[in-house]
Amino acid sequence: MRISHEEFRDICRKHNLAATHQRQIIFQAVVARHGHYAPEEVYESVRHEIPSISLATVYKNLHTFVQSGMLREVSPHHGSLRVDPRLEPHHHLVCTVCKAIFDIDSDALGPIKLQGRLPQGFRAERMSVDILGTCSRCSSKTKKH
Amino acid sequence: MRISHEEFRDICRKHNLAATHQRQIIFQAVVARHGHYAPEEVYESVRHEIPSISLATVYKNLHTFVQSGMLREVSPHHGSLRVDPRLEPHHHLVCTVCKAIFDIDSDALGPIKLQGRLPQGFRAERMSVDILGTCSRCSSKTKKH
DNA sequence: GTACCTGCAAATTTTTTGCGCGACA
DNA sequence: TGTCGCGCAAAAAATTTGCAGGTAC
Repeated sequence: MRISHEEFRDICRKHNLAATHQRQIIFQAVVARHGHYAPEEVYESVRHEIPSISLATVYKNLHTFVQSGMLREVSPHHGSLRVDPRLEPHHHLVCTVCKAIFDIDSDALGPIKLQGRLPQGFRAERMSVDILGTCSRCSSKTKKH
Repeated sequence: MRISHEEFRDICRKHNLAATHQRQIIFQAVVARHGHYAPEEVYESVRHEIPSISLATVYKNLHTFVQSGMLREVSPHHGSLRVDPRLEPHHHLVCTVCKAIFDIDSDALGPIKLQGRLPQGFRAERMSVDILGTCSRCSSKTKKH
């Protein structure tokens, strides 16, 4: 998927961002190849087009894109290991603001059934459901008006 | 939940681990208080009982526990940010060995319905499902015998 | 012209590693 | 007693920050 500069400028305008060259190339690098890239990989890819780009710029822009909703992060819990003593199946409510995690029982969600087949040879072991949102503490701090 | 030394020794024996004092206190710290703690938090908590303990020991043992199946990690993707360009609802197949991520469409899983109520004031925004397992590449490398 | 963005370098944070001593089985 | 685990210190990996100069609008 190729994005023209005009398209990109429109996207940026929608999100109140300046449409810089670096930004476009970084965004392009993530969107073009379907994948779930780490900053370092995006950096390597972008360097082919802008050798002088800085890793810090990649980080800053990836965060900017996520904040604006142009990209998502795969997991709200990168950043630090979190350890869970509950071994029975259960799920998590995750506050995307303060990263707090609350348990919910497995049967609070109806049974989840797989329709169709998984990719060749993937051995599924368990399933983990995160309900992402804002907890009450953070909700009350970030009042919408 | 308090664990006697005898109980802990049994658990360790089951997992082929030496039942050291440090190990017991670390395990206790995670299991006793229900929560989803980061290594640094566990360290702080354990220091109250063993002031001379080292953060490296906490890290090593948390990993040991996870490998043995005595604990779980909340997210297989801590360690590095991963960015996702797909904004439509979809889910992920995650290889716990090589951390690869594959997309599956939202409708590959039957509709997920919430039965019952979420905790007071939690504003749910979206749901993210990970199917954890082993991808075909990693499966074939780790042959079971 | 102004506010925002970039690159650089340094600082922080998180996690891992190597090693010599000591404890568990 | 041999192996495995611990504490320490240093290294590596991941991310953030401050700042001076440059760019978009």
